[in-house]
Amino acid sequence: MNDRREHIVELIQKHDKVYIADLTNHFQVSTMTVRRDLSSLEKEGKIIRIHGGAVAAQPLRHETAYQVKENVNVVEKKAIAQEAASLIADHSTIILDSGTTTLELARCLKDREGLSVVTNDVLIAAELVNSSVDVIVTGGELQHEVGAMFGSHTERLLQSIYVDQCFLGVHSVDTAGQVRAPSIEKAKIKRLMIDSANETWVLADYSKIGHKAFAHVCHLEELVGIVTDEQSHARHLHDNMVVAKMQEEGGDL
Amino acid sequence: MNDRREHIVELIQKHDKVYIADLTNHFQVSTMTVRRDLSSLEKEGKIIRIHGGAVAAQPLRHETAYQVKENVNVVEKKAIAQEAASLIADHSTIILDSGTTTLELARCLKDREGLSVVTNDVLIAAELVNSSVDVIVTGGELQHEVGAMFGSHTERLLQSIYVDQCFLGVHSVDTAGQVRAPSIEKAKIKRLMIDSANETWVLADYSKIGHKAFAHVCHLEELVGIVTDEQSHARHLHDNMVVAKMQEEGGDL
DNA sequence: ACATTGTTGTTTATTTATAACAAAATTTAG
DNA sequence: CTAAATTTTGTTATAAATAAACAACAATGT
Repeated sequence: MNDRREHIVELIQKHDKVYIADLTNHFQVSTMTVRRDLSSLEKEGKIIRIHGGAVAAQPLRHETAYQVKENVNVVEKKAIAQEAASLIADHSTIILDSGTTTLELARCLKDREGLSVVTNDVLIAAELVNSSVDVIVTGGELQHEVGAMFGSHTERLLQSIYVDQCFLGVHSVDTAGQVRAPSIEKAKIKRLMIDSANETWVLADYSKIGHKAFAHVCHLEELVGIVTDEQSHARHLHDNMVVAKMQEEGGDL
Repeated sequence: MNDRREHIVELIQKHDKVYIADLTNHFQVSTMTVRRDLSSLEKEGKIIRIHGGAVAAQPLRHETAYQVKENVNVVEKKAIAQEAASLIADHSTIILDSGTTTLELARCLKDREGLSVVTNDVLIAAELVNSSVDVIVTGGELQHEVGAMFGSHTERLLQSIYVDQCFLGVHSVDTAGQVRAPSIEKAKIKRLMIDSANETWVLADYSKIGHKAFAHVCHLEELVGIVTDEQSHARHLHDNMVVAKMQEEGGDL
């Protein structure tokens, strides 16, 4: 029993939050036993109980990058995803880059007929398992928390294919129209995706515009366009960008 | 509005069941609007409302293979998974074959230190995104509903690696100890996994024992052992099988 | 005999559903 | 082409349904 309670504390410190249902599965005990463990541990001040589970008493570790990202600008991401979905024809083949905005796009495509999707994101692949879409997974090493795959294996598959369209999730588009990624490795993958597609679109909500991430991927002029939300117009968008806006009254920039 | 309602009916017929939360996201409307749509469609007899969503009025399509599989013998699968987890050392490298039992095993391994997992199942990979485990995804074409990857790409990766242990999910182990799979393609993948591992274990609950699926994979004697539940003893297990039982009082068969 | 766990029934918290009204959007009539 | 009328939608408050928490007791194992 003490082993289990120590283990519970460890689990909470690792994940910041645990659910009772998960703990009953993990230890194969009843909910009542878990509740008693949590009550006891809360009395000791080691954890704090919440409805359905418990959280760490001292949240030492900050939230993971991905957990933050997934819940930021959700409305904008959904709107961008819907706009991007309208650019995709049935019976075509596309690349979906790893990312939260492209994940939203995948959700919009679940019921499409005859669509083939190549992706380097296991969360996108998992989302499309129960769909009418054909999926090809690049494979490779899995990046923790994000779900992206990278490495030589990923690169080799990308080099062996050619698709109609590519949709990139990016970390920054700076004021000069440079598309940038947080690592050389990621930039390389994105570059390969661009080279394997007839046309490439960038998906980026306003929070990505104007920042300058580490590694250069390409210039917007090399691509067909960017799908973004109207708030981006308040920022410093270079003139000769091709921009597909979501709001119909706006038109190109 | 009528477009949306027709679309809702289509979605329900495709997925057998939809949730209001999903519909509000999909159409970007309020819950109230969705509720009114569902009420109206129920009055027309096209759907049947349930708490939190709606189901098809005439459930023409049977449940998908995977949805059935995932909810069958859950207790046995969890127990088998826990037993299998105890066979795995920290800081080792293993292959996890696609399957519901191996998915349970993956859940048991989330907090292991220094473990590396190679898998051909996107659901396993997605499960391990937020874990301490290093994951290598084989890549390849994705099989609908199951989440397994196959094809030349998968095979090439498996041929390029070597691991400590391999855990196979199988469709049948017949009375002669033949391990079998539902397709030649799948059998080929499993065979490659066996060849890429120092030792291979089969995970199979009692419902798999005694049946005879389509394609031959290997004989149990070629492997290190099988992890199963005690109900299997009631069935026709061949004598010279190596069996790791879950119940300690049992021992080898 | 004691500590631990699971089961049952009961209370509390949360989520989902409904109803009534106000704000847009659309249609129709003048 | 405007203005009333109708339809559709979103918001708020309230009610119903579900899930979670708790308490008391029985069962299990040490």
